[in-house]
Amino acid sequence: MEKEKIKIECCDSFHVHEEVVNTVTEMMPEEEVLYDLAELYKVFGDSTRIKILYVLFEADLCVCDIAQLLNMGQSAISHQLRVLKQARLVKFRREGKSVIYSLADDHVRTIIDQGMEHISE
Amino acid sequence: MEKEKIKIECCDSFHVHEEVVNTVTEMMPEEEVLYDLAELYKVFGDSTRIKILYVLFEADLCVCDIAQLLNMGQSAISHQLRVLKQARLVKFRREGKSVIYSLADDHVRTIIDQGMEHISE
DNA sequence: TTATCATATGAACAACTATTCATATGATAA
DNA sequence: TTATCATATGAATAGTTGTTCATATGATAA
Repeated sequence: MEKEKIKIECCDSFHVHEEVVNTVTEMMPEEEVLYDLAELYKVFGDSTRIKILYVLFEADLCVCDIAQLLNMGQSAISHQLRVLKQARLVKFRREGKSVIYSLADDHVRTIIDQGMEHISE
Repeated sequence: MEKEKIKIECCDSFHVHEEVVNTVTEMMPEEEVLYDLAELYKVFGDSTRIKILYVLFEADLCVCDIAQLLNMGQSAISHQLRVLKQARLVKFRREGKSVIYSLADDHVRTIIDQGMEHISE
């Protein structure tokens, strides 16, 4: 029950007060949540996936259409769509012989817009 | 001057209309911007860096304090702070023998909050 | 100036990632 | 059912990334 004590002694003195240590340990999300969060951002951390998302901003498209638009191989796109799917950033439906991909929700747009805002400052 | 024509022929038929192709090519940011955007998200795509940002939400701290709080080596933290610095997500000031790091602006918080919202759905 | 101490940096290594190629899957249309 | 076609998957490979260890840097205090 007793909270594990964290001894902060560095820089030849105590820079971090116990108060800060407590606040930090309280505010810090669970290790697992932090890991999941990093995993989500990793998905955005590839320009091919960013491009796919941008393309899907404009229209719902099948795999080979995306591949053509981005001038990339079908397999590469399929692999990346899997990553986006696992992160619940895109969803899909079957239409005839094709599988049509579309954006899962508005978070995608918000997150990308925020990033855009940051880099264009 | 004439826009390069993109021939979309796949899935044994034309799924993508010329209209969509035009919209997509117009809306899609420059290759370089897309690259920079991906680079930014890569920075968020590591749980150590996420932790550092969370710690800095609570207080401005020197390198070794962060290392102690996260129970990691000084060098590892220093390397990661460099990445965060390059992405303009943190800033720093010297205080005595120490270098104190702090958050650069509010985008950091907004971006992390958006991500949190997405994963906790 | 010189010694000290916090931080930064470079090299090395292990772990991970994106793409390609080849092929499997599975739904559709005949 | 069977052939076809779009998509998915697996293995292989090249490139990238995070941490550690050892050491360099550079500001401070004496």
